[in-house]
Amino acid sequence: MTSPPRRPRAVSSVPTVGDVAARAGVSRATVSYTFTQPDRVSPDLRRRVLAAADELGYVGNDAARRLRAGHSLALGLLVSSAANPVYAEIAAGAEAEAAAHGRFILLANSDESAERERAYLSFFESQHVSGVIAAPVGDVPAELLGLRSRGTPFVLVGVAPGPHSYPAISGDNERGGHLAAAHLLAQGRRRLLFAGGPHPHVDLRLAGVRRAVAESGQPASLEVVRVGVQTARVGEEVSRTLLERPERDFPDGIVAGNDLLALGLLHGLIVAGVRVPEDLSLVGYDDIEFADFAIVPLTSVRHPSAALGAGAVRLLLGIEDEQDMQGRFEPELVVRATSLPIAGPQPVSSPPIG
Amino acid sequence: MTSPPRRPRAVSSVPTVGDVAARAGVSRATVSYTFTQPDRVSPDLRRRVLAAADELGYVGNDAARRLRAGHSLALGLLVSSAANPVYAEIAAGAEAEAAAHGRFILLANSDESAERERAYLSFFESQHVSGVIAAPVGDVPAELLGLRSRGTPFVLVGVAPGPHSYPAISGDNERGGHLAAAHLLAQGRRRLLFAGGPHPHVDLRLAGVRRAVAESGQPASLEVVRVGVQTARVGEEVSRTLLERPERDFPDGIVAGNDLLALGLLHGLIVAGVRVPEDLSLVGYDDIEFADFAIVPLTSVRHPSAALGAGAVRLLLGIEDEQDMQGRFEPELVVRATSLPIAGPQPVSSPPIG
DNA sequence: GAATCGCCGTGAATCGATTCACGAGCGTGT
DNA sequence: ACACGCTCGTGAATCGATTCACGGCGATTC
Repeated sequence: MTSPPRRPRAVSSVPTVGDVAARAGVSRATVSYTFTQPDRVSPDLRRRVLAAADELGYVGNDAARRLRAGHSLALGLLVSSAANPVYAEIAAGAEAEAAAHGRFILLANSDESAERERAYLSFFESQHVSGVIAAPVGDVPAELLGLRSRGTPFVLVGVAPGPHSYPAISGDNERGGHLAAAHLLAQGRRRLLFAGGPHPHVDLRLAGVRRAVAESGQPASLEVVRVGVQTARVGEEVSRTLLERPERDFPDGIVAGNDLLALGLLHGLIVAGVRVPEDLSLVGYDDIEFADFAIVPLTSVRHPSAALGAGAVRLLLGIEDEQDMQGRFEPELVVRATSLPIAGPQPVSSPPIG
Repeated sequence: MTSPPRRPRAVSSVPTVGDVAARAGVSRATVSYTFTQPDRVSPDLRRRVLAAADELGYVGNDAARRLRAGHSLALGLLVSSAANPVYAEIAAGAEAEAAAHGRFILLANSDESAERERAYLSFFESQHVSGVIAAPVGDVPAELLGLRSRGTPFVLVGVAPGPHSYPAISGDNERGGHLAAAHLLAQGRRRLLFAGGPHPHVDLRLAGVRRAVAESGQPASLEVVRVGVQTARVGEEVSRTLLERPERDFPDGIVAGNDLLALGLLHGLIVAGVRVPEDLSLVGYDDIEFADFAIVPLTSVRHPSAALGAGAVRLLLGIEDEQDMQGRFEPELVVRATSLPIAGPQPVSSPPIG
């Protein structure tokens, strides 16, 4: 029996440990131990407490837990762009893995704005999340470092574990870029163009492309077009500037920094009458779901994004360390129509109608 | 001067109201009022407190605030599928609006799993969010009602404010369905097919389609194909079953429950040699970004998804009520190539095979 | 049978921000 | 000059779960 609340609750009061304890006929401490250290209470009592909690619909109060225990069940996930399906996939992977460990993901979308990025990191801190996963735009924001210095660890996703020495988990972007360019060179393409970046991991893809060109032993050229953000809209703009060129300066193979950019490019080129893949081969990056449904299905390099998200969670929770995951996330080339070797006139596939 | 902490913090201790108060030479209460009721403290002191807070990097502790004040700055957003760009758009709109009011969005993705839906709602409750926005699968989960009965309001998004009498915000799906079907009928299509649902708002789209057919005064037929989830993969499957039909049972106009489904259908049909829009007109729903980049750019019905998300936040925060928003979110038909009127005297009833 | 140990449950202090109730200080009307 | 009212700052209680330190009690051992 609790003293009458000064301000009556909106509808019915939320059950607390006290209520559960009263119903189970034990002390509040016992109820708490039942949830946090089940082994500390006898099986008999444990059952009684759990039953009481269940009957009352006890949900706990993470605020109180955090205030006292200092950490919450939530992990923060900061992505730079919710519009990019890759981040959605990373988020999905992270969420599933977190759920498997009774944790939750706080998803924040900075939309490439440094200011919102700061605001969200500050929010994460005020929430005392037990860790932050960041798939950030460019550099590591200073706030992340501040957060870590105050005790909240973080993991970068999609950024190579380079000289920066921050904990990071990433597919091998350099290798993926190499795959893409080697594929084009093997088809006989010689005037390559890379569109994308600057962006830490996109630049790694570019590095891979460069290496493929250098290793090919062929007299191949490589041109680099930088863009601001890598969206479909920007891709279309790039295609327009390309179309203004004289024919001899036109590339015959393009590697795009990501699929959105590639789709925009593809659309712009096709509309202008460029034949893909006859006139030009195109390889995207990320292998988003829509790559398959493009005007011409898009060849792309795939990373196991969901696995990356899950890996980041495992890293934060200390289930695995960076060593354990070395080389587990290998990129894979998914060949579709935008880069099929030219096989004479393209036949319209015959209808499978019976 | 605080007593020495029993367990020293991980790295450096997080500043609290006490620290700020000491630095500013005021009491803890004054610091708190400075943030929660700025008018209550004199401008002079306010400046001093804010300066002290800034110097210390004070971030506050939402756990403590919540514990005492009973509510947090966060709003919960539960979506059923992060893979659907529509929900990403809703989330983006909600996030921006929330940020404008100093609030934050906790984004949870149930991936159409009722169990995870429950888990997340429970998590929201343990977080004492000040409200929940739900874009759920089918019925309103009982947990949502329980949540409300314990004082946390919710708003449904994308579900019509029908007889259920739950607060909801939604585009006019019935009208959107009507737009789509009327468009097809105006082109002379007479054998219509609707693929999608069952799903509350998809069924409203279907109702609109039905009304358009009824109102047309034409001898048009309408067939309905139900699917489980509305993904591109399922769309392809539907296309396969369609292709097994005899020619005379083949539809000449399709309205899809959403764009993912439409893209899958489109892909399956095109690969099989069906000419779109000559043999068959197709209209999707949602107007996702990729509609424009499809094999044949997809005609679609657009709702202002971001505005819906923003509206839901305004509703929860009590900035506007449902009345204020009546009829503000009108659907719009975006005509692209999958439904262009057939140029020239092409017989509408040509067989689906070239 | 007594001493000891370990199991298991409990009372009470605690985390940090909020907010109530109080009062110091000061200006003003008559 | 006195009382009154207003502004603005403060001490202290409070939210709910966690966890420390303690103790009751049954079992084991000599």
